[in-house]
Amino acid sequence: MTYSISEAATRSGLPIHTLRYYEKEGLLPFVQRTPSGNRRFEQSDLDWLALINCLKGTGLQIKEIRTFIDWYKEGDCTLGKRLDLFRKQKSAVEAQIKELKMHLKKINHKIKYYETACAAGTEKACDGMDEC
Amino acid sequence: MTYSISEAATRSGLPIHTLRYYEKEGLLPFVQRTPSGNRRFEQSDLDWLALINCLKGTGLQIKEIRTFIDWYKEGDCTLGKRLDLFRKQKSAVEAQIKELKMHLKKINHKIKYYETACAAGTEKACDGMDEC
DNA sequence: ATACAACCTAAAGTTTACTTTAAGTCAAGT
DNA sequence: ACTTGACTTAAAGTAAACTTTAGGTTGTAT
Repeated sequence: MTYSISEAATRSGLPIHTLRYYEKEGLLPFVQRTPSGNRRFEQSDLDWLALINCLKGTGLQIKEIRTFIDWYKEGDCTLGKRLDLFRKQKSAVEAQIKELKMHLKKINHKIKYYETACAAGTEKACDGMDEC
Repeated sequence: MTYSISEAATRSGLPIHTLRYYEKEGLLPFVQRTPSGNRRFEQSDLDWLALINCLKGTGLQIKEIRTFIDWYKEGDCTLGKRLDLFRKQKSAVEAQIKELKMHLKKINHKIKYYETACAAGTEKACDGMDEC
């Protein structure tokens, strides 16, 4: 079972143009073509897209993802590099979560601040809660 | 106590040029000037920068932050809008954390996968663990 | 047969958030 | 007086990740 580019777009949640762009950037080197040149996506290509989505969503740039895919293509001699990449990415994501939790704390504080202000109808009611 | 732009840069962790850019974009409308035109940052301006950092770090664009600052300047009549913004941002951040945790799960799985592969010296040792 | 939708490539354009450059002003030290 | 360093503006340049455009080909339904 294979999918046309529009089916792959639907299943991955990405626009068609983005899929072509990703392929051009070397992120989808395994997508096959029909004799007339149309792309046919297999499940494994959609799996790659899910991994690309994960790496992008955690801050890797497209050229860094391409490097990873190039390593994959080189085979077992790059296993160490690939393990390293995921270990670094693990730390990066943990740091991102930590930062977001700090931001969330600040935002929750602001919500309390503005709830007080809204209830009173004026920001003056928040003297000493904080600034801004 | 006020700070020059370079002191403000040090304290905020942002480059001087970025501070000027933020001001130009309307993010720092309260920074004073010396008679000769040099900026003087007060603690309250650094507090604004910390809030801007929070909003930027949770995905708000610069023009959206400017809108918020414009609301602040309009006074108490925008309290509701500002509360709304922080409530929406709270949901957004919670969603971001959720997504990052899912990514982290996938990354942890990849680490296990590549630890197995590295130990065996070949990816073939990972049959059935997953693809990619 | 012929329309029409879906596909293709290459290249140009867009958006966001800076970052750099160019040219100039100002205050302090020698 | 004069250099030096920190500051100023306006404008141009950059990088990343798309997104759109232009022009062309292919596959399917009537």
